[in-house]
Amino acid sequence: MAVRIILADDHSIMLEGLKALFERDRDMEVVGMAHTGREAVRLAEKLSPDVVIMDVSMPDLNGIEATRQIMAQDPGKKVIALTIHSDARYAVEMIKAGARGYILKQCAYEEIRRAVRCVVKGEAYLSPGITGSLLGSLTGQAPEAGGGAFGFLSPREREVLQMLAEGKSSREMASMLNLSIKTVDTHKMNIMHKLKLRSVADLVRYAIREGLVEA
Amino acid sequence: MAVRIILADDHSIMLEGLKALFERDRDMEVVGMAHTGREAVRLAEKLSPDVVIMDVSMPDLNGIEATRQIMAQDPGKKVIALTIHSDARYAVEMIKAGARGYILKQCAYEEIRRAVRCVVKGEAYLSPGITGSLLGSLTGQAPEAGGGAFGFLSPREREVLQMLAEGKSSREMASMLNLSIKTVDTHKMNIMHKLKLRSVADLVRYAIREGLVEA
DNA sequence: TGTTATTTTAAGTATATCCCCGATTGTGCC
DNA sequence: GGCACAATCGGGGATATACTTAAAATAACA
Repeated sequence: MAVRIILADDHSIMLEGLKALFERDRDMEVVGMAHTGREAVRLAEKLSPDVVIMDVSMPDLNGIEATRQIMAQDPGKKVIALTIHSDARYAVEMIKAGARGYILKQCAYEEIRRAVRCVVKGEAYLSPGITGSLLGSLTGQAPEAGGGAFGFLSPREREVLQMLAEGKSSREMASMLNLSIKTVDTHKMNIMHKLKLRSVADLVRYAIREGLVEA
Repeated sequence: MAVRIILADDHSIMLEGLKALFERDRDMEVVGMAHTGREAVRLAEKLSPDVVIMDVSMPDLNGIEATRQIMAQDPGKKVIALTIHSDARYAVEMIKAGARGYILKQCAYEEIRRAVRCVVKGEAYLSPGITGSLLGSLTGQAPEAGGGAFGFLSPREREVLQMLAEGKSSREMASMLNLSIKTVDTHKMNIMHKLKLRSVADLVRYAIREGLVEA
């Protein structure tokens, strides 16, 4: 019997497109579609699907909360997150909420099928793109999954990162912090290594996401 | 003969889903798909499609710039923006760049077909959701807001700014744009002078504020 | 048509940064 | 004491950036 699937995404185009793709497969069947997390929870209750493919950001009730509620009503249902967020934080929250899969929309349809097959067999499936940063954020710091700049970076490093993102040069930072340029440089290097980022631009965007500075 | 269509979106799922939907229609044919604006421009040149359906935010070269370049190569091609941004600013820029349609991803597939039919007939198509805020932003204010990255910077400069803010190095940009590193460097310098900004970090924050890239 | 402005292109040079290496000091912890 | 880590500096070579200058190619416009 075909795997019964519910799709949840606030973009109709996405729902229709995914449905059209699933219709090519005999062993998977889309039995319901939801535009909001709340609708997804309601449909999951009513239709008892095998798998729910869930966007993270949705109006009314986001994918994380919706997943939590669906797991509460029946832990046997499998939820796969399908989202544009490659940010590890979303993945962590989604998995804590009970999701058994996490895929990025950048990925091909083939990957969704693979994920669906995995979760119905009881296995988990993580998008290759997310696995690295997820493991990094877990192994790097176990206790507080918060992940972000806090806990990961030392106070001094956060200080340097913030000033860097504010546009200060190494020389300015060194002068303001009464440090050698070399020291500032070392901090910058360590930050990049810890965060696995390669450019100043990446650092700035990271700092903005973490709320260290404003855009 | 069927309308020849090129799809451009950085999410593969979206591309595949849309293609699956279009395959149901006899009178529309997807002849090419692109993951970046640059790829879209290249494909449009090579395949001479009737219509390009273009996402606004894409890596490498955003939909607005890509539209501008496609219109420059052949004003007869019709570009339809398909995006999640209901923000009137994006719509305005997209239309100024030469787009003849603007649809939100919240809309149903049926609406895309309608938009495609409209633009091939030479008409324009605006998503109902966007028309209101668009008119509001036009009547309410600003003959030429001038403020933003659009108007101050040249197309090439915006292109460089986006890639810079995405974390690409001068060498990468030079290679992707088939330019000397020195040229890329000069553009960067001119951008800084025009915007009166002193550091890469400032440029990145500016690009984020202007919606050229995401944090 | 000719003249001006802008854009795009690029080289030269001095300075800054990146990224490897190593080193010292202090602090908390088992 | 031994261990891990934070914070502090330095050397040195490859790379990148800041800044100036300037030649083509386009666009704008009188």
